[in-house]
Amino acid sequence: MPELPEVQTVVNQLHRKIVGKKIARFHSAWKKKVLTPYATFVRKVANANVRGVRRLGKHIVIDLDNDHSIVIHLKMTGHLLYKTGKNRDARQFIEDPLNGYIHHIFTFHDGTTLEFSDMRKFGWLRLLKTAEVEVLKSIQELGIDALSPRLNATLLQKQMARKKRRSIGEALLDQSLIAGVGNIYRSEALYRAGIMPERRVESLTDEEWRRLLPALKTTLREAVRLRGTTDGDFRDTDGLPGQFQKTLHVYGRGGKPCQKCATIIVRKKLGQRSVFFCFRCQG
DNA sequence: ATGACGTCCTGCCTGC
DNA sequence: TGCAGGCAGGACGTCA
Repeated sequence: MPELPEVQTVVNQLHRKIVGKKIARFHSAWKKKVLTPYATFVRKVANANVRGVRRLGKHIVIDLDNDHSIVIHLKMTGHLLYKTGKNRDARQFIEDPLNGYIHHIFTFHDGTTLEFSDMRKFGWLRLLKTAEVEVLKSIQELGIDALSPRLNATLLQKQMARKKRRSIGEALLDQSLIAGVGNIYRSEALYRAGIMPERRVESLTDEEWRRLLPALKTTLREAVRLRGTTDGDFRDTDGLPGQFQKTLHVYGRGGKPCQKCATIIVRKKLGQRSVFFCFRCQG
């Protein structure tokens, strides 16, 4: 499921591929998830040029030259594919069954396309005035970005302390505290920091906050470098899976031995979501 | 205010 | 073997 590293991967690639391109048209086969009135969306994106692509939390923002921006959230199974005359017949596009779930297509004047695939149809897109992007509730309420250079151990602790009675595992998923972390990377970061997900925020020591910050940032940076985690669904804009799943220590490894101490990795419900940890390494 | 749960959606896994 | 039911999951909405 796309979290910060997967969204950053898509943004990095789109920045190289579509900035400067002119949109010819847009079509959706699942208009329900086009959260702006459809006719307006279609009319406003047509003939607009792409000025930039950026990430806000887990949102993708495509800025146009007509003072409007397309905001996209991939949710769990969404991914964006960029197809050209050259790569349109590439194996990953032709053979991947997930390409049977393309619901929204932008076509550029040069004939290339940006295609939004989403098996579970949770993802959405909308059009806003660029100046109003930051006012969108899910963006306005974002906490500091997990990879912001301004985020240090003290600030991490301070942000988390806003929900001090919650568990650290739950607090890490709260986008209003720290933006960008999802279910995969919270488990991985806590494992690397040697902290149990169930620990209350208020119980963490200064020493633990100082371990958690680099654990979190290093995990996210390495995942960006490896173009994210593909746990089934995620694809980059070339239709290729990420590589970070090969380096996961705990996520998705419930019942398997810890790579450090061989203790069986536990999978447990925390709040509503599954969290993975090693009793010994995170004790 | 906070927390618990329902909602969206569909492939996959489990159990009978 | 087949089919029904449950589960997963990001973030918002609703209810207590």
